[in-house]
Amino acid sequence: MALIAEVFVNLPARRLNHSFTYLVPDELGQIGPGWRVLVPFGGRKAEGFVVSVGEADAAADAELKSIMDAIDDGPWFTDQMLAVAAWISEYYLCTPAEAMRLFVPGKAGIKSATVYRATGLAAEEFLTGRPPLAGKVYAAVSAGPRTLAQLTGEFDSGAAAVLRLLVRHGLVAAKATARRTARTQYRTYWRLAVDEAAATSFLANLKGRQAQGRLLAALLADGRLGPEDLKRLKVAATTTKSLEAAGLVAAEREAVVRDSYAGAATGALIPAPTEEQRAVLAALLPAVQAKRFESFLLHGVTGSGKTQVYIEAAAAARAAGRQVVVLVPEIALTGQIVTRFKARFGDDVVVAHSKLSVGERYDAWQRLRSGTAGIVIGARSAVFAPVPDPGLFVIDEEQEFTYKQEESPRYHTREVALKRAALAGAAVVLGSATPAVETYHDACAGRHRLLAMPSRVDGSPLPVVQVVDMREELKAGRRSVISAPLRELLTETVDRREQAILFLNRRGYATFVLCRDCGEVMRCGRCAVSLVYHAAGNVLRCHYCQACQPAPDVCPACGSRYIRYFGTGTQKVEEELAALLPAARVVRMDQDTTGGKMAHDRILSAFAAGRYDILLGTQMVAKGHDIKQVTAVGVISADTSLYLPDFRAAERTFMLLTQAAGRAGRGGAPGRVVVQTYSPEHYAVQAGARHDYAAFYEEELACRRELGYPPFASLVKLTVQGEDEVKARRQAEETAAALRARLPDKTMVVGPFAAPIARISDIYRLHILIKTTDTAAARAAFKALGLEKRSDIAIDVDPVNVM
DNA sequence: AGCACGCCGACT
DNA sequence: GTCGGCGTGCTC
Repeated sequence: MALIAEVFVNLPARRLNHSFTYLVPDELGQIGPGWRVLVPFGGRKAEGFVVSVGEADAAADAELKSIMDAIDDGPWFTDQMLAVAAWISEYYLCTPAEAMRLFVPGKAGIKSATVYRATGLAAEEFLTGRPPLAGKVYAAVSAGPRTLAQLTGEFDSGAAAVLRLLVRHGLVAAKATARRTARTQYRTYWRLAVDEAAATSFLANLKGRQAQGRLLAALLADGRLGPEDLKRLKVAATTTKSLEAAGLVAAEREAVVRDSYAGAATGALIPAPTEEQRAVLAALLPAVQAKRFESFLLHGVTGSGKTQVYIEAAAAARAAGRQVVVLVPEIALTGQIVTRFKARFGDDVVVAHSKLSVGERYDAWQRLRSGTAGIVIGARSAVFAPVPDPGLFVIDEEQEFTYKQEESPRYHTREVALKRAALAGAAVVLGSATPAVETYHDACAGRHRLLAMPSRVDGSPLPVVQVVDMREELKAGRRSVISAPLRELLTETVDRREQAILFLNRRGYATFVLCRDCGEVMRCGRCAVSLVYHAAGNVLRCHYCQACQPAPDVCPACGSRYIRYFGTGTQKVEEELAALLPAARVVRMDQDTTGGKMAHDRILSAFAAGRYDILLGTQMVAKGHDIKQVTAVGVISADTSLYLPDFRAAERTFMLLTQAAGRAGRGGAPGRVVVQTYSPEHYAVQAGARHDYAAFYEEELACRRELGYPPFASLVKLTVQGEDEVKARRQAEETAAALRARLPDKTMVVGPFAAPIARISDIYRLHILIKTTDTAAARAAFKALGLEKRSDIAIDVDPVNVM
């Protein structure tokens, strides 16, 4: 009886949500669930994921094709990983292959391509009278095998049509190829294969073969030589080959680990845990040691020493022989966690981040797979690290929205980690100074055990926050974006040779540009947003499609010269600071100044080294790093995030204020914070100023209950997209109507309504929002309507924003 | 995703 | 009449 395998093909087509059946050839009898394989698929080769293997039943299996090869030398997926992928596919409504490829570095283990070569058939007759492009393409293909991409690059897109013609007439043959994208890299070392005496006597009788002589002499001296040594000695491959053939030297292959973090400092002193930390660990460690699933919400103020708790918990998991996954919102901004884990655990730690090359990531994954490394630290994708035996998942700053993947599959890292941990019997630590409202609610409901660390390790008090009512500023005749109290704070700080951080959630110079004669606002031609003026380069830029155009001198609509710039971006604040505090050295950090690879680090370390007095920037300056001399923080406008059309706007604002305030005064000196706002009475601002999470939570929870938002209902956001505005709207309306007809009473279908940014890059976007307490029914309705297979509809389960 | 099949406009 | 446009459907 033949063996057959159920295989999901790793292609990004939404309709491919079922498995395909393949024969397992005898020579691949070892294949089982979790293996990655190469399969023939529609005339080409594709990567496939085996989910099950069994005996073929009596049905006609003559039609089945055979698996061609295995990609790895063992299963890539453990049963738990397969189960998590199945859950993701089910919960977030993506194809199983889409969910499974999350676990694969570089999305796919193979790269397939179709290459074209000339068949050798007489071509002259065919080519006469054809367009010259046909002759050129044929000549190129005759010269050597080419891919379609190469040909269209060499000529133009017309090459595709020509190529099809040539293939149809049998002049050119197409052949499917596949190669592995990443594999273990080896280095070859050479050593003597005979004893020293034999080598010495051979060397004495060499006669002229100088390269061989150099190699043997070096081997007698060093014992073992690597590729660089051979290069230095000018020994070519032919030399080693002939000596190997003569039985004098032997090669050793060693797997290379590509790791740009290798050799980071180790051996730092670990302070003894504080009383609070000990209490938390007393709750945490037994779960880790007992290898049981339990989740903890570690609610600790900024500076309470959460990282040390993570480290101790990780040590316990390692002592229990299990592996650890540490998740951080953004690796570039959380260097300190990496440094401290490296200091404690050395090379047992691998760091995964998006800047790793595919090869580096593959090697990191291999080290985890084989158990040579036990701890992985990374951003959200590291939750898919192929650790065979995870014992602990840490999610630092669990409230961060970056944990939600914003493209399909739209998973939430926290939920994936909880799922993996539940299957593995592992502990989960969710760490935060300002937990997400849902998480805190879950903890209160007993889903997570709540652990609190309310005081700072160094005993320093939380900073004093002054809320400045910008309406009063205006009444007093002050129109600057920097209020009198903030100006005073900055002046004092700089005079005392201390440092300040200024936060503004808007880059660029002016947020919109308006003609005062006709009221025309400069807008992006492809997106429904206004253009932002950037003083650098004197250009207008679209922050959605990145399009850029020179700033006009006269209004393009009416020709008027009265063009005014409104709104405030980081560039404008930078300019105002220069006028207000000419002595202060200001450095700006936003997307525009951090383009380069290590630009973040460069700016931050220059600031930390005291080469600047004021760090001015967007979101990214509010996070993670702690710089000792910073005693003052200014929030230019708390309102930008407060009045976004989103039910999480208040939460976003509160988080921001708390984080920003957390930057001030961590080195012992008391910190001072100024928050500017037009809504000083808003509870998010008030609670943020008092560092009062409980007050914010109670108020916010009441609002959510009132409006039926999470955690009191689940949300699903559908985005209907299309180039044709009318068609897209009709599709959206039909979909909403179909859902209303089908969904139970516990469900509310809102919309369709135009997305807050109704058009991006010429694609119209409409939203439909589903609020439900019966997610299973909602999911069933989506499936019955086939929404998950539609390419014009994006489904976002548990969206982090509804914009 | 690719690639084939299939049914309508502009050229020899 | 052919070539070629890209809409629809399929890939074990």
